[in-house]
Amino acid sequence: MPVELTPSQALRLWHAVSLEQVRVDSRDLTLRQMAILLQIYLVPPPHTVRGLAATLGVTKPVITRALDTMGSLGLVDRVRDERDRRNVIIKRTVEGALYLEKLGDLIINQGRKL
Amino acid sequence: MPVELTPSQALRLWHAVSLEQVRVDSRDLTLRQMAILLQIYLVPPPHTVRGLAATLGVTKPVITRALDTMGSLGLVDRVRDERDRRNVIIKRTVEGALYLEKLGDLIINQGRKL
DNA sequence: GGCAAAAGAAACGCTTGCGTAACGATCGTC
DNA sequence: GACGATCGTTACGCAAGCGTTTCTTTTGCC
Repeated sequence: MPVELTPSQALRLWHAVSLEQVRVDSRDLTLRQMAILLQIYLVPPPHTVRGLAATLGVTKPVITRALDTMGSLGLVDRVRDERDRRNVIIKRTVEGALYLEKLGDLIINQGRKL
Repeated sequence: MPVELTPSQALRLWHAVSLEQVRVDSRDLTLRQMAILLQIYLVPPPHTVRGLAATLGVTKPVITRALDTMGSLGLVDRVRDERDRRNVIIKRTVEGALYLEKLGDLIINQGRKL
């Protein structure tokens, strides 16, 4: 079920959503952090630092720092993998789900307005 | 011509675009910077620091700093307003237009894949 | 038991961003 | 020509991000 957008619509959608998200929420995530957050919530677990680093094409410390920041914002959580204690499993949180739910609503509503 | 998206489609679109943009381009703009950039390119000029600050609901130094950064990336340019020399007019650049054109293509292509 | 490999975190020096407050330049008006 | 208002920038102290390198813990294999 593809979504067909004109060039103008595509950018206007991005514009409207970015603008409204900035106005509504003071948490100013970088594009990288946003990509990590969405990856965690939209792709089936488990998620590890190493896996996310590979998926995004960035180094591991980038992921560790992003998780530090988003963790302190309550958007994600970290748990040691008990089966292999070298790994850390990144967990979703209620607040993170809520954050993305609001973002989804924003995208839908701004899409309708185009 | 509204764009109707399901909640799943909306977030998957955001996910795919963010992820691909991170992989393709090392310039990691914040959501604020992205909103500023799109505002400049999609809304008719003139654009001033004061106007952008009001539109985004942030302070003026936030705009100044974002323009510093995006200016050094070549995405925007600044020119003194000769009619009222207190003002600064923010100008578009070829590189900025190219950046957004690529972003638009990305959105369109990822939308089609949904 | 010993040891290389792997995962994630921490350390380092640096850059960028923040909010608040102060500043210099310019304007309009008196 | 003086003066309050406006515009954008700069300064300040601090938090967060970067890439690279190093460290700690744990694993798997001999």
